[in-house]
Amino acid sequence: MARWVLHVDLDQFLAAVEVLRHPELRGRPVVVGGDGDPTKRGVVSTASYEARAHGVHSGLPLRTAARRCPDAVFLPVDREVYEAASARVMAALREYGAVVEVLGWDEAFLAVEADDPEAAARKIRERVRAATGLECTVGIGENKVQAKLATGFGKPARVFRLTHATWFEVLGDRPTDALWGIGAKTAKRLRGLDIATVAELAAADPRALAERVGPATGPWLVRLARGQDHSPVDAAPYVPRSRGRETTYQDDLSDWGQVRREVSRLARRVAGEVAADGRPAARVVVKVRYTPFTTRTHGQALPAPTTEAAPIERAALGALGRFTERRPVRLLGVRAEFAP
DNA sequence: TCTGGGGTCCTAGGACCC
DNA sequence: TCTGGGGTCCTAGGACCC
Repeated sequence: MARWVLHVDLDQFLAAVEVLRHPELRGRPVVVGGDGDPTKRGVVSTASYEARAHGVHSGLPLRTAARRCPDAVFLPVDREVYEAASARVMAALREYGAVVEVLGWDEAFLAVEADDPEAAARKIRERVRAATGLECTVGIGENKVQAKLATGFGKPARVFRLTHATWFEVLGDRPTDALWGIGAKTAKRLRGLDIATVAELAAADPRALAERVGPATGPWLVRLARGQDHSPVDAAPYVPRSRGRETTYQDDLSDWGQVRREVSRLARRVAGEVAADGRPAARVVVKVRYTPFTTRTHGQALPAPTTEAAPIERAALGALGRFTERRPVRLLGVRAEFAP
């Protein structure tokens, strides 16, 4: 039996969970994002396929979504409900008996032994549907990168296989940002180096690229474009390296006294979560996004790693003290980094 | 039509030390 | 008065992903 990696990705996850508990929404454009009020600051977390047909997609401002699709049903993000649905999905996947690596609410890698990976993938789709009522797409690959990319070609609700044998036939002529980990900025930078497609990136010299984009990133980009990936499917539970809270204000803050009070409030909230985690924080970072959209961060190490609120709040205010600009603020954030 | 909130990882430059 | 070379740590920012 051969070893395969399967990538399982729920279809329109947040919108699908909402349709499950509000069956009358089935077939309608559904947009989940922010607090559900499309006149406020916020973006789309997930749009149903009916809403996507009107040009609504993840990351789109809610106000734009409302204009493109006035008939859509707008719903607030309900984390607890999605976490519970996600837990049911992951439990169903683990029952299959494979090693399961959870990637987020709606994604996981599975390491499976199979002669017929398509049959395995179909069985997994059936199990997820039976256990949760949710549809998913399954990508099949010889490694995680291949499986993850394959899923995109199987959307929605199908199975797609991508291997070394078919990699360049499927992806070779596509732009580099078709790859997992390359976004618009890196794709543009690569175009400046005369590298526009996956095949061109795969043919690049890793050492030459290292000098241009960094010692780790350069060789990694070339391996990625060749579909090479030796990282194992890892079932170890996720251990966060940091924990933070941030807020975008509906109205910009102009009063620095209010900024200080808000940073204190966020810091105490983060400290409460750090205490609940029971792991000491070593450093606190404050983020300020000024209008229109300029973002700055400053950090301060704690005198000693701690789970206590008072020193975490003091460090946050200390970091805030290093901001000298006093322009209006649209977002504040506080993040605690755990001791390594 | 302005652009969320939760994160991770890498890079570059300066500090510091031997 | 001028001035090595290497290593490590810290910090801010960038890029990306879900």
